[in-house]
Amino acid sequence: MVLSAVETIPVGMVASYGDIAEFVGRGGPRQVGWVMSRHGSAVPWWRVVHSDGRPATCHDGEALDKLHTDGVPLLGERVMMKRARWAQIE
DNA sequence: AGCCTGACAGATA
DNA sequence: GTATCTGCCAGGC
Repeated sequence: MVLSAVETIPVGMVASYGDIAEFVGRGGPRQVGWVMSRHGSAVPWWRVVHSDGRPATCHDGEALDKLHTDGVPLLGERVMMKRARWAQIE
């Protein structure tokens, strides 16, 4: 389940919508965002970012604060996906 | 069934 | 670096 995957993201790391979709194994980034729009309140949505490393569309400021609190390496307004990406690219 | 919308991603200019 | 187009899946009308 998408929500389960998001909850699985360890503190100090983030995952892109595409990563979640891949982890779930079905649907696509759109479905992930679709689910988040309805149940995002129940999961650490701030750990879910775009492929660029920018926080979720509506909560950029909040997300950055929470991200930094979690110990996620930030680079200005963006997350350093190179180091903070969950299921890091091998 | 078809069309529009949505917390997206990748390619191209 | 940014802006725009297309492809993706699911839901509502």
